[in-house]
Amino acid sequence: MVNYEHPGLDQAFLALSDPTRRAIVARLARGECTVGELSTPFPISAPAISKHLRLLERAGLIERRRVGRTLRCRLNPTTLDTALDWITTQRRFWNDSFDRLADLLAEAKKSENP
Amino acid sequence: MVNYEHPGLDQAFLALSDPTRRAIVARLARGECTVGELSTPFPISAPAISKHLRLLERAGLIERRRVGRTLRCRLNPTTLDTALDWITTQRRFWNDSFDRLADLLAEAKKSENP
DNA sequence: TCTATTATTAACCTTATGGTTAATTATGAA
DNA sequence: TTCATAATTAACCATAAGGTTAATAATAGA
Repeated sequence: MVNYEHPGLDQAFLALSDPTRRAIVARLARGECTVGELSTPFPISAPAISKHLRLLERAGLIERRRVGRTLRCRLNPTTLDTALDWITTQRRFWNDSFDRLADLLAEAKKSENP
Repeated sequence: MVNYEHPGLDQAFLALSDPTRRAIVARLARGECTVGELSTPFPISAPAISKHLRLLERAGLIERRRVGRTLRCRLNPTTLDTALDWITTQRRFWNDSFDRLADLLAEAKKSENP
């Protein structure tokens, strides 16, 4: 039984599973901004946003720093890349798999002699 | 306030946030197999695995079909691609963002006149 | 110092996740 | 028909997510 744990991925994917948090990530991918600016588009309370930001920060997807009396947020692309890499790897295995190759060959043969 | 909902992505990312489910996806990316074969490596009960499979199926990441008295599972790469696309898009925005460009230019200038 | 602004923490509620054991369904084989 | 195998559903429990309102902290500015 191999070790298949990866808490970083757990948190990253969990963070991306909520529409509000994905919208926040999308906003920050277009440039950093304050918590207040992030909150504006959403119909939920400020504490709700604050919780989302805490979860995103815990997941390593964003960083917050105080500037005067505002908190400025920025995306940390590293964690996004970690998630990207995992999916890409699995996707590649799927394409390379012998099973799939066999299926494709069968398909090719069928379209040759229909 | 734009529509930022995407239930498909919610379910896909949620499904990928659990280590057992990621291990199942990774296994199926290497070729289809039965529920029993999937269960073997894990230290949890059969019903627990069954629940994970239900969640993965609901998310559109896998498909199950009966063959004799076994259930064979296979990966559905489409949903994986949907998740991949979302992350890739955000990643691209981040790279292209004006803020980042300004930062990079500042960096370049600094290394020119240190 | 007093006040307004920005954002968080505290306390609470509801729902879903992830696990368990026991019971049930579906199929194959004797 | 009866028995064994493969896997699920049922019933239950603990924990965490996602939301609320009320209270608190930190800073800027009059």
